[in-house]
Amino acid sequence: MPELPEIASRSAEMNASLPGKIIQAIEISQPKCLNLPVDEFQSALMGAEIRHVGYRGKWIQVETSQGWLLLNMGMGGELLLLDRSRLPAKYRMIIDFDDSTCLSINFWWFGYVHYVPSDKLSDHTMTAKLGPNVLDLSETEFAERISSQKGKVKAFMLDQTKIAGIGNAYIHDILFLAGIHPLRSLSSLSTEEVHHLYDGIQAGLIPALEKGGAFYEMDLFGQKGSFREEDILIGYHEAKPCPKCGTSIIKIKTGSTSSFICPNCQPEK
DNA sequence: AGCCCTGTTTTTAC
DNA sequence: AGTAAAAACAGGGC
Repeated sequence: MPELPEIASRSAEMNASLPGKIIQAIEISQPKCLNLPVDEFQSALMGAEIRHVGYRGKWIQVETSQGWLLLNMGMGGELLLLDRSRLPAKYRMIIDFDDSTCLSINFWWFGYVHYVPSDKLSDHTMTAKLGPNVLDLSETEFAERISSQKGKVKAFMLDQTKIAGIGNAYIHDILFLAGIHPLRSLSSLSTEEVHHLYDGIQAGLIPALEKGGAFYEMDLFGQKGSFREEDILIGYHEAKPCPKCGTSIIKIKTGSTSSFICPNCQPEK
């Protein structure tokens, strides 16, 4: 559930279900995802009561009576609230609560589960240096941030310290909606193009957010997100016709990531 | 069966 | 500053 639509959905679901629960035990099968030794991590959260769940960019922030539990799901995975007797086949960590339910945390590649004391959240660099949540940014603020930067459009949009929440899945449709090539330089963007880019972000993220995230991720109760493959405009649709002009979508390399674009609607220069 | 390639993240080092 | 490599792996193609 790497990007904002999934993270925001999961965060909301967790905030509706977890507050009031008390952590009774923590089982860790992947110590490398922690920022502390296993025993320190466990004792820090043992007996903690969940207070509130929010998010920042791609990080889920769980506030407890004894500090913060910070989750980054890496390249995808599941956060499941279920009965202790019905554990999934795979998990990196199980957090048991006092009511026989538990939170199962799994990610299939690169993820973090960090603990930070209540008053030390600003010392957690990985979240402290994140930019504002992309959907909380006004168009004026967005335009100001762009004008003070140089570099490529895609690199900027994916840089979590600039704006937080967009990843290499939703970016394809966002840039398509804006009609902007990923390798355009920021300095070459007209005022109007910046406006299109801002609108593209809203149009590219909000539908997925409203549908609880993408089909390839599951919600807190194991249900798939309802933002479907057919709801994606051009992302991963290599060789299929562009929904606007019919030109074949192509896949190109943009630095270390791939991009899907309509070469007609998103000219490079 | 087994090898190779790719990839929804993030940080670090050239 | 841009770029590549690394680090908890799984699924698809050949």
